[in-house]
Amino acid sequence: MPKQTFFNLPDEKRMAILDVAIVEFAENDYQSASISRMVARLGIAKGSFYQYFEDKNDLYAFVLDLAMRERLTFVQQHTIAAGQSFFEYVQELLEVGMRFDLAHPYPGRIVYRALFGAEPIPGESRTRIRQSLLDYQRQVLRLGVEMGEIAPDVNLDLAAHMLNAVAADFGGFIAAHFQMSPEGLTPGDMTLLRATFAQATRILRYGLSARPPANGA
Amino acid sequence: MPKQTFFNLPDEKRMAILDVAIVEFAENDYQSASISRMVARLGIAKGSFYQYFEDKNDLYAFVLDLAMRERLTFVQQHTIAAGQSFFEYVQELLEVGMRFDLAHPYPGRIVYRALFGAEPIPGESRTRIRQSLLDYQRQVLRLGVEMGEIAPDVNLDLAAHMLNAVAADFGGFIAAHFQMSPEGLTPGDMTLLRATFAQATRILRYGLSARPPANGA
DNA sequence: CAGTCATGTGACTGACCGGTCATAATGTAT
DNA sequence: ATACATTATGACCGGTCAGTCACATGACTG
Repeated sequence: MPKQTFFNLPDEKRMAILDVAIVEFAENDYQSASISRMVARLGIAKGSFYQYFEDKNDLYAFVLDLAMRERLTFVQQHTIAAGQSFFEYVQELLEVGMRFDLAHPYPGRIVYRALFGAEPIPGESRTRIRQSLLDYQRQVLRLGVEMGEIAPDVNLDLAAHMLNAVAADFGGFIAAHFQMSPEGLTPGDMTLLRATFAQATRILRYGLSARPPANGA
Repeated sequence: MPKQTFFNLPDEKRMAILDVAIVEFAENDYQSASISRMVARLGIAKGSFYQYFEDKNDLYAFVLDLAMRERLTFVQQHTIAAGQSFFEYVQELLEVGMRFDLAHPYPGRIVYRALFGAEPIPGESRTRIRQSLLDYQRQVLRLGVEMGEIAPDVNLDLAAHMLNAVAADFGGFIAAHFQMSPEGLTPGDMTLLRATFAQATRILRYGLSARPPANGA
């Protein structure tokens, strides 16, 4: 946790620090993110940084949790609409996730990095956000089962993983690899992306097979 | 490309250098991988390194290509067996990929890192191996279409991405995140993993849906 | 032997890192 | 004005880094 001093800061300065930190941890992995660079960009003294935070990890854990909460809250606002089928809902969730990553590329990248990065991250941050994401996905999938749209014999943990992988491909992946700014997207791009989501959801729903599924397990 | 000097080295020494480099680039991303650490581990002078390689990236690109080639060759050896259905074959490819990553965790991790890492990698290395992987996956999926087991209206590029995501979850992901050594796997573990592959393949094939797919597009 | 060329060496450079600390500035309550 | 607590500062520490270079070693020539 950041020190009290940090929370005593005027809002503007506190925000400025977080903004810079978010960019720094989005563009560099934990190891390579540089406190020296951040304080230089902020125009504050190195020592001031250590008035606000215990150490590098203190800031990182705070920023990562913030980014994860932002993203999850944004997505969770979208609940299923009346008359909507479960898989239409899933498609919408994928879209919403991607919209977040396009509109807020930095938080998106931080989360993506923490989820899929191979570098060690000190502390429990990675475990924590992984857990919260899987919890949410399992909850969504349970809804699909309750609605009778997901076969009851599907392993939900596995399905959550696969959903995760697909979502990462379309959300975090785009934010992390394309240097796409949300403004740079033409309406045509959006239509194209939406069509792709529809196809992906269809595959998730019915699979790649040319034939109907066998009944039962 | 490494300098001629490197290729003039006695086989044993050349191998030793590659072995150390593979571990270094598997355990650290490009930025954090350290030449100083490698030469220390090898017991050679820093200067010698620069007799063999232009710079850090020269070695990295070489090692990454090597790892990718190894993995792809290993997987490609497995062609479809007579009487085998396409999706059985896909399941087997997933398994084979995972077996490679378990038996050779370091090359597996390097490839995974290059494919999914968010850090910049100098040069074209990343683009190159991504391309070669997608090419292979598209080729496999085309086989599925030819065999009439994949619906002809499925977008193969998208399917390749999804296959990729799933494979990464089970291959690179395991190698990258578990500190699992191949010896540490009990026969029970292998059975469990195989069952998971079967479930994942079933989802890829028939989807999550409780109902048969609609006909046509 | 001397001459030449490929190979090996490690001290060194300049840069950057995370983190510390003595000191200075600022605010605040009396 | 004085005393006290909080906050701000940047030089500094030990460490690591990629990359260089003047020089040493060795191997093969004549």
